[in-house]
Amino acid sequence: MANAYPQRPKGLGEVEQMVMDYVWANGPSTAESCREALAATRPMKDSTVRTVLRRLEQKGFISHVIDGRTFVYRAVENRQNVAVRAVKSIIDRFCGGSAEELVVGLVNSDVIDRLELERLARKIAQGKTGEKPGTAAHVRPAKKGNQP
Amino acid sequence: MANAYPQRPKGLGEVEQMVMDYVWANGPSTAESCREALAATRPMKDSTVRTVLRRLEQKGFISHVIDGRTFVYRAVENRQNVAVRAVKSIIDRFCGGSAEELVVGLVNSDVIDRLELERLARKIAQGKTGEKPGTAAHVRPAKKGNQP
DNA sequence: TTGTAGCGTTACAACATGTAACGTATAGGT
DNA sequence: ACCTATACGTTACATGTTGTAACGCTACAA
Repeated sequence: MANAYPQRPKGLGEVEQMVMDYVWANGPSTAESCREALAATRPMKDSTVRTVLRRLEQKGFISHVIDGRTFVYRAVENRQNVAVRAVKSIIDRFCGGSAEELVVGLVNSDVIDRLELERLARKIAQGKTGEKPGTAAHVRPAKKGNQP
Repeated sequence: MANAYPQRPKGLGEVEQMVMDYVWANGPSTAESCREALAATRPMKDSTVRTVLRRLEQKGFISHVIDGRTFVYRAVENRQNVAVRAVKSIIDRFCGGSAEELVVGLVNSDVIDRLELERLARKIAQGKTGEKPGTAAHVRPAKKGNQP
C-alpha cells in the first residue's frame, strides 16, 4: 500500500537536476541542446533526455511551447525560487515553521558567513532587497505543495 | 543500470519523519513507545515501526543501545543540525554554494521575517549565537526524556 | 514449561528514477 | 510523389526507496 498521500514533495533526481541546471543556465532549451550540453558529463540517448524533460514538466519545473515541430522548454521558476521553496519545506518539517534557529545553525555551521549575514540584514533593512523579477516567489497564498 | 552514484543524499519518508519527530521530541525511545505515540495518527504494527527504526539507523539518523532485551533508540543529531545539513545541500545544489541570494529570497518570500533577521544578525554579531557548530548532538546531558 | 515480549528476516506493493528501444508523423530535399 | 532525417509519443524495464507486515527465533517471567 505504502502511501496514502496525494502527492509527496518530490524532488529532483541526479539527472533531472543536471537538466534543470542546464535549462536555468541557458534559458529556453530543446531536448537536443540539453543532450549535447550534457553529453560530455552524461551521455544520454535522445529518448532519455526527452523522458527526463517530460517528467520535469509533469513535476512542474518546466513547461514548453512548440516551435515548428520542436519543443522548447523553459523553467517555470528560477533557481532561487525553487531553492526557497525547498528551504521552506525543510523549515516546516524540521523547525516547526520557525526559521530563526535554523539561521543561527547555518551561521554556526559556517554555511552562512556571520559578516555576510550582517551585511545582508543591513541591506535588507534598507529596503534594498533587490526584488528578484523571475517568477515572483512573493506571490504566496501559502499553498499546500512541498519540495524536499 | 540506472544509478552509478555511491549514495545520494537520502532524505526522510513520511513515516520516517514522524518517527524522527517523536524521537527528537521524546528522547531515547523504544519501538513500542514510538508505536503507541503514533498510533493515533498512524496505526502501525510493531514490526513496521521496528523496520522504520532500523532503516533510520542505517541512514544514520538514530542509533541504539540495548537495555535488557530492549532497543533504545536516540537521535544521532538534533533537528537543527539535520535541518542545517539539508539546507546546506540545497544551497550546494541550487545556489552554487552561496547562500546570500537564498537568504534574500527567503526574506522576500516572507519565510524569514525582515525584522527577525535583523534581530538575529544583531544577536549573532554579539557572539550570542549559542554555541559550537556541527555534529554536536552527542555532547548532550540527555537526561531521560529530552535532547533538543 | 510455556506464553510472550522483542528482535531479525523476508517479502511485497507502489512509486521514483535512469535508461532506452520502438513507433509514428512530418517537413524537406530530390 | 517518395524517402529520409528529425522530433515526438509510447512502452518497458532495472534498481532503489518507502510503507507495511507476516513469520520465526530466543530469552525471561509466571
